[in-house]
Amino acid sequence: MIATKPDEMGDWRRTHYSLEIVSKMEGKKATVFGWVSSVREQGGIVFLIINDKKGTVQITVHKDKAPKLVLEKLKYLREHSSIGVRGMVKSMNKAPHGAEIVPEEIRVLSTALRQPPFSLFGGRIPSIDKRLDIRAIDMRRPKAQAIFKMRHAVLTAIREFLISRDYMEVSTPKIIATATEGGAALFPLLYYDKEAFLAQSPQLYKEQLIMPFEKVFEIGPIFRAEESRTVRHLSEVVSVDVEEAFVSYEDVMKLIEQLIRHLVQALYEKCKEEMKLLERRLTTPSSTFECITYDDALKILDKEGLTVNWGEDLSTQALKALGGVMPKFYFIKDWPTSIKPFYIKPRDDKQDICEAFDFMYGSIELASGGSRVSSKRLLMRRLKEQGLKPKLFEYHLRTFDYGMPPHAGFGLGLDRLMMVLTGQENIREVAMFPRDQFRLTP
RNA sequence: GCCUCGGUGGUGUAGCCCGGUCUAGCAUAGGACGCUGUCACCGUUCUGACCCGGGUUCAAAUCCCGGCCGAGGCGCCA
Repeated sequence: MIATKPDEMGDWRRTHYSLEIVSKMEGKKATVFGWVSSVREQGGIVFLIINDKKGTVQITVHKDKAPKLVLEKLKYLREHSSIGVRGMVKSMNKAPHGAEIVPEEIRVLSTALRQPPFSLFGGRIPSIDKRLDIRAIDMRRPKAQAIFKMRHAVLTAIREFLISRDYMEVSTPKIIATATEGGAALFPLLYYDKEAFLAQSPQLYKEQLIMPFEKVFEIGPIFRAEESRTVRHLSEVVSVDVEEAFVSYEDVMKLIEQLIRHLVQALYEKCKEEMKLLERRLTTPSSTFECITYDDALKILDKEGLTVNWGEDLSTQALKALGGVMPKFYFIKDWPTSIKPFYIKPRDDKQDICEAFDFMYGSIELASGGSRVSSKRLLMRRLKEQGLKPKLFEYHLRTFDYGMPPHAGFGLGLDRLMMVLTGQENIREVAMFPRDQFRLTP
């Protein structure tokens, strides 16, 4: 294909989106813009499919009737060229949506110079790695479109849900000073002349924010420098964090149940087509999710022939076994205090168990949360027990001198949730520009 | 980080174990031609590939070594 000088858009502006070209418009003029997704020549008749944000529309050119200039332009068209078409709408039951455009003029705004490493329709798609190299084009595939439309719908629905229940959306710093919050590895960076880190969680900030605002949430990125080479880890993910005063972990678990139900319902309302395309059938979860304790989990695993010593975290293998028994949404609560972070509240009656929960879907951990420690003295003790230095948390601990109420919250991994809701096995499919140990571009 | 597996046209793959039959097969994409209702159109035809470097051998896509790149599992993941 020889590159030609593109046409100017000039004073053309879109009058209709593809899906607005319907048989009722018969005889009316329309200008559409979009990308060529297929050119089919059938003797003296040429069918173009143009797709735009909303869908596709067929352009039909009869070689014997079309203006010469239109026929000229056809030569330069191929998949992915971006074009504008102005013409008459014709009702036609043989056309994909019952109508088509018979062009009077075509403006080829940009021709596709190279073959993309995949086809928009059908065929086997290349590995995620190859597609990521040209991700913006890859996301034009109908399935990728469906995934990200669903992601958008979920984000919208999360905000709707939380805002309608009086939670305030907040933003906390992503550049932080201390790397001493605990185990997960942080990305260091140069902050003027000092060392700083990218935040791995808004945890401490959101806890502080319940003092002025009581019920807060944040949807934002978190960064983890773990060398995790799996299909469910990224170095940068979006976390949905919620924190609330005067509640316990049981209340927060109920909130998650309602939130998830709301999200599934929202998807059925707004994303029917997308879910159909992805062949994702979600049953609306019942109003109460199954809830087992850590001890129950150990018993179930024992029955499955897997021994986990009390106090040990659940390995990947253990989670997979558990996921086999419990394939849907469920909670695991009442974890050993020693394997949960310092800010999780130990039970009053049994100090070695804490009011923590993990929210699961099969073997995948979607969220974790719990009741928080609100006593400064206890928090300092817990810090020390976990080998952390209270001094480095001075700015945080200070808040606890001024009437820190009981509070609870959770952090939900949006990307993992989207894996579940869209039925993807690789987390990279649900992130537009995923970051992992080996990928920093695009 | 550890372990395992892989790298063949633009893309997806066959061939590799058991070296010669490979002038590398198929599908799709791309070019040309034909076709007036296609819709992943169809038909004919053409173009296009063995990751890089070294070694073994009469002979390497195939076996060996090193490199680069990738995939999966495990570990890590307050």
